[in-house]
Parts: sequence; structure tokens; C-alpha cells
Amino acid sequence: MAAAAKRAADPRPDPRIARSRQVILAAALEELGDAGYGAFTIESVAARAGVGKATIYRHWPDKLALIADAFRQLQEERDPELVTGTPREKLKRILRHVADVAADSPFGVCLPALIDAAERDPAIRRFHHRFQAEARKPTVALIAAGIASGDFPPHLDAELAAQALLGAVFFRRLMTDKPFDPAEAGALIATVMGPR
Amino acid sequence: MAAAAKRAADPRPDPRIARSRQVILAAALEELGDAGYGAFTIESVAARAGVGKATIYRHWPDKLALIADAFRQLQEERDPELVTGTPREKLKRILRHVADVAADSPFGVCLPALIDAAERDPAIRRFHHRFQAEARKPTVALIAAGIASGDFPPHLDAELAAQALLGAVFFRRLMTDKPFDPAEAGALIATVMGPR
DNA sequence: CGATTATGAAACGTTGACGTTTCGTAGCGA
DNA sequence: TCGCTACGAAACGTCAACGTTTCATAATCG
Repeated sequence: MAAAAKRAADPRPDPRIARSRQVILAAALEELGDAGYGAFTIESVAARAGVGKATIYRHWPDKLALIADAFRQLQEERDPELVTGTPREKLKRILRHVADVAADSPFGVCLPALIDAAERDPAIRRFHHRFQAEARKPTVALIAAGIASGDFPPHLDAELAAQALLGAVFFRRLMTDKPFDPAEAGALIATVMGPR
Repeated sequence: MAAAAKRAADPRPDPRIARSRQVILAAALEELGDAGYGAFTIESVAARAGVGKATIYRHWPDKLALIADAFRQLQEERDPELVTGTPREKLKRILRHVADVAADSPFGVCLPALIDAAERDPAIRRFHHRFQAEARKPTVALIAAGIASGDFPPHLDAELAAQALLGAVFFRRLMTDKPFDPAEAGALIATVMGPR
């Protein structure tokens, strides 16, 4: 068996490879947050990661592939599962979490770059939209269930209500200088979903 | 009187100057829509405008100044005044207009670039946020008046309701592959502002 | 018409990033 | 321990954009 084939089949490949991928992807996300999509450079990523530029080209064919991989990894931070409480309480917890993520997390930091990248690159646009649709599903389902159970008013359209709630949070992040404060979650829910 | 001073005081300066500024700013907006903020180039603007690169540098000191001016001009398209109808009808007209603008207008085309630019450049961020706050005021005032007149439920927070409505429209533009359709305006208002 | 001035085209030197290659080193697995 | 391989550093040629300068042309204004 040739050495190369052996490596490919090996369940424990050289740990240096995984380590390089990790630090490079992390540095790529930093670069996307700082420089954005259009001004992203491989050389800056290499410097951030403390890695030779050649190492990056050993793992990715070109700049766009690295950017796409970085965004993909970004979207593997999934929301926590929520189990206890009334629909209104669950919804409040979701909104607080989204507000936190939009403000501080790698996702929040890279969001403007991601929006810009999605506008320029069809592949990034596809998985950005796909991921957002997936991430929204539990919220829509929760609202629909709350309507069915009588916790929310029957006139609500679950999908539009979810877009209004999430939209308000992202609007504040992207279009104003006062990001949505998690403490406002109750007030936002009261406005969109009715009081009580 | 020196020739230079004469020009500065002249109420009708050389029309070639105004014409150059116009075509260059228009081309800069095209470039921002196509390339985005980070990949914006002066040479591409010159080519689009059918203008010598030197002409651009005669009017703006550098790339950032041109970009800032282009965005500034973008925001001089103000919303139309709305006079007739119930608060709910006026609100629907506003949302339909915002949906149209977000989708098709120069503003909508440049929105991802503007969001990205605002994240990188403090000066652009300031006037982006300032303009958005100004543009939102009539909507907030309309909602507040509607609450006072009994056309909208009293539990609403006018500012949050406006952000939820506008947020939903921008959310659809930036995070999904189905931009908000003006025909949905009634349904969105019914969900956020209550039925009837 | 004549003086002025903005313009387009072109060439300039400089910088920075792309993506490649080479080479010596150090970590890995057997 | 020994062969293998991934690594960092550095240098490479190429190209594109920056911002500048020059020059002949053409529009403007008096």
C-alpha cells in the first residue's frame, strides 16, 4: 500500500494538518471581520495565523475557497436547544440569544462581510440564504405552536412574525448605532406578538 | 481680480465641472453596487464614466473621499410625502415604497456595500446611521399618531414597531433569496400592528 | 476671436497582493 | 531511531491599482 493511500484511509491523519486548518480558518474569520470580503488578503491571514503563505495554498486552491470555508465554519455554531417554559418565554430566550450573537460572536463580527460576500459570490449567497432559512425554522415553529396553543394571538402569520422579530434585531445591528439590547426582548415581543 | 478668485465667486462656474462630477458619481455608485466597498477601484470608475483617471483626482483627493461622496449622494433620494388616507393605509404605502427601494433602486443595489463600508469607515458609519434615523422618523411619528387616534393598538411601542416592520423588509433583502414583495405589506402590517 | 481652463489619453514609478517554488527544519508514525 | 511529510521563511515573476505627470484637444467665457 502506497504511503499516500495509507494516509487517505488513516482514521488518525497527521495532526499538523488539522491544526493548520484550524488556525488558518480562525485567522480568516478575523480577517473577514476586520477587512471585509473585498479587501480580504491571504497574506494578512498568514500573518495573523503565524503560518507560511504556502501552507494556506497547500490546503486551499485559492482565496475564494478559503473565504467560503471560513464562512461555512462560521455557520456551524448552532443555536442551543430550548426546552422549558411558555412559548413566550422560549421566544424571549431565542431573541436574547440572537441579539448576543449578532453583537459579539464571530458571526456578528463577520455579518457585514457575509452580507457583502453573498451579494458578490453565488455560492456564498446560496449557503447564506440556506443557513438562515434553517436557523429560522425553530422560531417559526415555536410561534406557530404558540398560536395553536392560544399563547399568541390567532391573527399572526408565523413566518412574517419571525421575520419582524429577527429583522428588528438585525436592523438595529446593521442600520443604527444602538445594537439591540437583550433586555429589550420582552418589549419587542410585546409589540409584535401582543401584550400579556 | 484674479481669475481663480473669480471662478470661486462665480454663481455659474464652468459647466464641465458639474458634468464631470455627475457622471463620475453615477459611475462610482455603479461600481459600489458591482464590486462593493473593498474591491472598489478608481480605474474602473473612470472606465465606466468614460473619463480620464486624472479627472477623478482633480475633483477628489483620494478613493475614500469619492466613495463617501457617492454614498452621500445616494441618500439624497428622499421618501415621497404622504398625505391622504388612514394611518394604516399610509403605513402600507410607506412599506411598499421601502420594499421597492430596497430591491431595485441605487440604494437597494448599494445596500450591502453601504453596510460593509459603514463597518469599516467611521465617517460613513456616522452618516449611514444618521440618515437611517432621519428616514425612520416619519414612520415612527405616523405609528405614534395612529396609536393616539386609536387606529393602532395601545400596547405598541412606536419605535420598536417601526423597526420590526422595516427590519422585516431589510431582513428579507439581506438574509433570504425572497426579497419582500410589496404585495405582502398588508399581511406584514396585520401581523405586527394587529388585524382590521 | 482669443485667452483660459477642464479634459482624455497615455505613460510613469511604486506598492501590494497573487500564486509558485525552493530549501532547511521539525514533528510525526512505525 | 529513521524515513516521511508538513511546515515556516523567503524569494520569485506577474499583474493590477494607486496616485502623478505630461501633452494635445476642445469647450467655455469675455
